[in-house]
Amino acid sequence: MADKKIRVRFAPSPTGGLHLGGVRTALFNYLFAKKHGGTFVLRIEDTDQGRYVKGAEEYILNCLAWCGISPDEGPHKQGEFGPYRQSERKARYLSYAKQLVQMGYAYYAFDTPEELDLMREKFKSSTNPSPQYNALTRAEMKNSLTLSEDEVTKNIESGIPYVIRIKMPRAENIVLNDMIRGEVTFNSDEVDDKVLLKADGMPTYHLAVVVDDYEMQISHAFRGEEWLPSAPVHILLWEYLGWKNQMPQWAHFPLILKPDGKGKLSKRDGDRLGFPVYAMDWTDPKSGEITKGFKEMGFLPEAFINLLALLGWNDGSSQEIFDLIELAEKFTIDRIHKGGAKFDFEKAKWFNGEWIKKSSAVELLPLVKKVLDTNNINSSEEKIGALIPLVKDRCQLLNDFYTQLAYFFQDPQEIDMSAIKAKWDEPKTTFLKEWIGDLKNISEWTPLNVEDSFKQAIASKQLKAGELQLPLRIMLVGGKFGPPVFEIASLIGKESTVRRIEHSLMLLNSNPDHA
RNA sequence: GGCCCGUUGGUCAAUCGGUUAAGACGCCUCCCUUUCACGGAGGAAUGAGGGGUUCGACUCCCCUACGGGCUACCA
Repeated sequence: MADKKIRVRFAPSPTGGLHLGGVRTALFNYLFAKKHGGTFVLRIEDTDQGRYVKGAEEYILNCLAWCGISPDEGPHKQGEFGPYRQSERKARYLSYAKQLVQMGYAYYAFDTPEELDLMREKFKSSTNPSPQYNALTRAEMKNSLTLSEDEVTKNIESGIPYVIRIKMPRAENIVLNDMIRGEVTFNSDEVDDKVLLKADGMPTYHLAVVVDDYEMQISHAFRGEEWLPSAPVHILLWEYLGWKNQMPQWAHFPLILKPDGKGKLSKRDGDRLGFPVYAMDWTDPKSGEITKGFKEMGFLPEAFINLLALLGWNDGSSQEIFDLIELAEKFTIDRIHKGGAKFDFEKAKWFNGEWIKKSSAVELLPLVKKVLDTNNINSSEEKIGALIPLVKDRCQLLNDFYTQLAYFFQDPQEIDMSAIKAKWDEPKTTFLKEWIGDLKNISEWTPLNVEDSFKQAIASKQLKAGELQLPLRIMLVGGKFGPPVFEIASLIGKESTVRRIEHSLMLLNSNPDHA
């Protein structure tokens, strides 16, 4: 390849939420563009009127922005190659399709869906369960190859719906040179006469992708492996349209698979297994149903792109934590795997935990504040900022900050009483009651003073610190977690400390358990 | 069924003909910690099977098995 300007594109269909695999395709495109000083284009493939979903385009843009991989060109940011929505480029496809017909590489077909079904039924056999519209069958169908010229023009003029199909050649080898898979050879006999232009005048993916990649001067076309089987159609089209020398280099990315069973990861799997598959929350405009996204699940965008990048790619070292800048430096297509990767949510959470640990309190502050706000805990940024370093190593998801921080702001709503009762007896109640008296006399309420008071009090009794320290923690926090107890006591203040202990003693008393 | 792609521990994976086959997640044990994490030290666990090629195969070739994708006027 001559030193052609690097231009890549991410070309989603606005049909719903943005899937993990979609984000990864976008990410790899973005990284490749950044690495080579190229341009990252967003093209909206909205050629299927039936599946078009309002709001999906804006949502996709939001997801990419959240990930930090916003496109350089796209419907939101016009460049010189627009429009970037295929629905707005409709006229071009028709003219190219007609050109192909004129050159004998394509033809009109007037078959109704019913007739198509009939054909498939007729040619169906045990050895061929899904017959194709191809060299073998097209002779029996209603198309410009079987009809007279007069009939064809009459049909078209009288408004009979038609499609334009590619006329696949007989017995020709079509070689794809894939940057990841090397040479892949297809035989033209195995590919059917794909529809290029639909009856509604919209192109199918096959026509649109080559026309747009050509017109937008795409240098490298990256997409998921599911497109591999139709690559020969696209290669032929590049050739038939006379653009062979400008054809982009291809790479087909491996699929992201279900964690358990088989097959590619779908939204359903997330629902079933309890993890997100979309980048951000997606609200179906028709049903109003909300599908959880990684963002709302408490993922940091840095962690999200990090884990996605490492799903099917690595730099050859054992490094796993990368930021966007570093990824762009190190990314190469030839280090992308050939095989699909099963998605592992546990590892995904680990990535997020690493990024939370890596982030400073200042960086985390707005995010943590939001988590607390949505849980009706309102506090000053100063206080939250001071608390974050205490608990961030205990959080894997941003939402964990709620559990880890709530008891600093309010008395625990649930107290693990069974853990307290397990080894409880009267002397302990007595001790705590007396100690509360001591606490009230502490003039300087610091972690050290509280701890000293506790140790002194306990030394005068026949009790061991360990036997009381855990129950004390549970009384203050609600459960067996969190930073050192006396630090917590100090932070929540004398009043709250005393009140929480008294509350638990009351619960112990009102519900005696002598078992 | 056909075509195409793939196959290293449970999962993500390094290796690009010669290693005791890295590392990470998860799991287990221990240390640190009178909580939970973090951190630290260990452990169990891997080349789908069969043929070749080679002095030597995880690595190259073939077959089989298995997995996946596609087989729409969806992308």
